[in-house]
Amino acid sequence: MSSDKSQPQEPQSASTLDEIRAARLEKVEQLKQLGFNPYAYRWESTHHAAELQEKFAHLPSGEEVELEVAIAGRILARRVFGKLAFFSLQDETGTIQLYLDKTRISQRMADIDPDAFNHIKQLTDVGDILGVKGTIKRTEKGELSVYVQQYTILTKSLLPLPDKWHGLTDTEKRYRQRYVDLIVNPEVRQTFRRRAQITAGIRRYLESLDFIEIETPVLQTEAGGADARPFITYHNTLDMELYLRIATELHLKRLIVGGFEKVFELGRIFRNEGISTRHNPEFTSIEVYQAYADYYDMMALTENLIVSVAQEVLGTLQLTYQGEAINLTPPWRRVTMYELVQEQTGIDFSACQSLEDAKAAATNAGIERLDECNSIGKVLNEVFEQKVEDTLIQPTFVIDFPLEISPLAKPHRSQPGLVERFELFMVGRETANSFSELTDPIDQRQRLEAQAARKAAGDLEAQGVDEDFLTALEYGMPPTGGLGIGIDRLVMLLTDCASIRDAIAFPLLKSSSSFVKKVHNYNLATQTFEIEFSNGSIYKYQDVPADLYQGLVTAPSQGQYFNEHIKEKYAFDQVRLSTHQTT
RNA sequence: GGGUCGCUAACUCAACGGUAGAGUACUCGGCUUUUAACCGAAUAGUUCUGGGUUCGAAUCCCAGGCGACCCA
Repeated sequence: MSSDKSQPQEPQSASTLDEIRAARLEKVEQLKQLGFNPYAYRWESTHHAAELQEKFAHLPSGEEVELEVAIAGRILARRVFGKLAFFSLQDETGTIQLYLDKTRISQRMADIDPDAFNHIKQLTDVGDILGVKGTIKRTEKGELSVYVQQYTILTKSLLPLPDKWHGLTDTEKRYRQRYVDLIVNPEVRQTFRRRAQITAGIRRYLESLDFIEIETPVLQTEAGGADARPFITYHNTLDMELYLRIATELHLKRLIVGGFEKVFELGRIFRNEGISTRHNPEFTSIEVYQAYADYYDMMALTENLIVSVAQEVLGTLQLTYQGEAINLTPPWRRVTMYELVQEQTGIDFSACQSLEDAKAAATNAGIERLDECNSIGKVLNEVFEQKVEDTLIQPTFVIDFPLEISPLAKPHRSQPGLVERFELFMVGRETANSFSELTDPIDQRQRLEAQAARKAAGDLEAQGVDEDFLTALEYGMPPTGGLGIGIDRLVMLLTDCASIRDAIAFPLLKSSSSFVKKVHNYNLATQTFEIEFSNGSIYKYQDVPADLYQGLVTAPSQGQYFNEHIKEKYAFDQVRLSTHQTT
């Protein structure tokens, strides 16, 4: 196309993502040619948006204040006129309007850029990060504004933001691209700010009571302290399998043996389990251990800690969770598991003499899945889970659990068959778990060995015997109260999140689909062949009949044929994990 | 693991088996007090993927992927 044939002012479309991005890259180039850096190094602000909104809340419309301010943030909206423009600028605290007047900008920026006003009109987009200096003015229409004298484009944004009115509602995109969610949904920022306040408040509270936080290993040779399937990983140079921790319990107790009297750890736990609105494979817990204390002391601690944090973060103990009023005012109800079960079902478990009696009573009450319950305690727990848990909306300490489901708790001082344990329930969910810790090393060994037997029998959630932990107990552990709180569930409650994924900044999601990319040659002798997937991983499949291989190669849809006839039907080895993985 | 629902333009959503459309955003033009600015014009699609049925599929069927919720 020759230049003399060029048509004047042909409107360029920029509607697809690629075109929008290209148009913005073009602006990046223009900025560079004008001598500006579209990716600046630093900016110094004097104020935040919310601060200014608060400080000048009573400034009358039309009035200007000769206070010079500097502020920075992301452009969220542009309303541009001939010689005047209004931008909405968002920083971490909120938004404020920018009042951009051609005359004033031209005067004040004459030495930097004589055409400054046109450039801010033409070269900025919604999404750019901008720094401005100016004075404060409330416009005639009543909007508090920074009357801009000078601006700097700090970062050019290449990608368009979601609809400013409807925002981003696609749940999947919100989780996968949380940064976009945070930009356009201010209440999401508020949730994570609160989460930070909650964890900081918990630490502050415990530190005020002279607890110290000690970090314990995430990588462990034996995952113990809870009933859960662990994640398995591998250490190359030691050539050994390691487990990601499923609890911090056993190491924190070692510290108590070592002489620390008040310890805790607030950190990440990993459990290789399903995902739901209440479960994320990695989640945050706090475990607290106090020497010379029992579970009554821990009840008091739990109540005081949560009340203190809620008061600090929310400023009230009356809250609403998903439309339901929750009252955190202490004292919270304390009631035994026996009493609650009797209350809901009429069954008096303290009178049950045999497993058969218990099962019969439970079946009568409509309890299902009793087959695997091999003790009265497990039947009791099953009845509790099925009939009681959901009803515990207001904070309730459920106390005195069956021994069979509590391998790390001390026997009840007066109730045979029970342990000194409580769980805190709020909005029908277990939020804390605590006991008078078992300190008798012989009893502990027996219970862990019983667990190990279950594990050997195929129970994937049972823990093994941690010999070193038992050795520690044999040196002698003082009487100790222990407490665990699920931080994510507490955050959900205090931020009114329906799903745990709303309380975790980056919840685990399945990776976008991988599909069969290439089928490699079949080895007739060994009946093996390799399949390469779109994510780069290669699997070697074994003992696959030749006709199935032929079927796969000739199938109209290899992915469908693979899923139908080969996947999960034949043994395979990972030949290469993925192209991104180093070996 | 089972069930229900969803996946269409950058975003939010339409479209009886019959030409894939609207609003917003983007681009261009106009405008010195806007607040989802307004007025005018233009552009924008792997309808999640792969098959099938059909003269014709976003729509019906099969399989799969991802997500949401409920149940286990």
